[in-house]
Amino acid sequence: MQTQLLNIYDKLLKHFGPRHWWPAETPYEMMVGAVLTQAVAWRNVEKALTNLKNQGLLDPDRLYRMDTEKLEELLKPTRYYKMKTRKLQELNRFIVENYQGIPEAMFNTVVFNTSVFNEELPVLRAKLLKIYGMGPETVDSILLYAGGVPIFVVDAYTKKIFYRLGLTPEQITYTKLQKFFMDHLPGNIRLYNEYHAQIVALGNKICQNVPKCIQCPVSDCCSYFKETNFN
DNA sequence: TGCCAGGCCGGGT
DNA sequence: ACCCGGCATGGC
Repeated sequence: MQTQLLNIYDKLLKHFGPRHWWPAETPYEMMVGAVLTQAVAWRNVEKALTNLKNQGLLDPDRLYRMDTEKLEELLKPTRYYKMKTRKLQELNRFIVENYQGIPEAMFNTVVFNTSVFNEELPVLRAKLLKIYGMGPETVDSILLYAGGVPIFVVDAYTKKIFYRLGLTPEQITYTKLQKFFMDHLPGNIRLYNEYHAQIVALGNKICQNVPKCIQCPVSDCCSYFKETNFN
């Protein structure tokens, strides 16, 4: 299975090239993006991030003092913008009130000496999951892409694609699918980083528009796609 | 035109 | 443990 997963990864990487994820200049921008991108196309998130940058609000302390209604206006392009505003505010509050507004400080306690991270990691993950609007994908994205923690990020594309490849059940929980990857892949930050980025690249290409699925780098995926008349 | 994006919450069974 | 409606913009 490990060979198969790495083979798929190699095909994707060769086809799409390195994705250079996460597309953010700072860990804080990354975290903000992770919240804003929930169930919305990234191009919409970019608009909101630009709005925040223009207002100098990609700063925990500045955002902390920002008026809610004005923030909602800036986040409108991200669809469910009122909920997104609250989610961002609550994540930001967590950082400001617990880590002096220094996002990187969150990870100080989970820093590992070699490839082993200590028991503080699940503690931090649980704390993040308790924050309003922080679900497993958002939290794991933050841990991997902002914190450099080797944890595999699962999303809707992962579920669809690996089901179509015949490797996982159609109905599978986030936790189980994550375990599937982490059980069969080496715990390597760079691999987890790039693999998820590649899955999204493939998902963006084939998961919405079946007729365009012509030169899918994972051939089995394409054939399965057509046979099942998915979507 | 209509369809649907890189989820998550809360209330139901 | 699942299931499902609600959230509510903008691009193709």
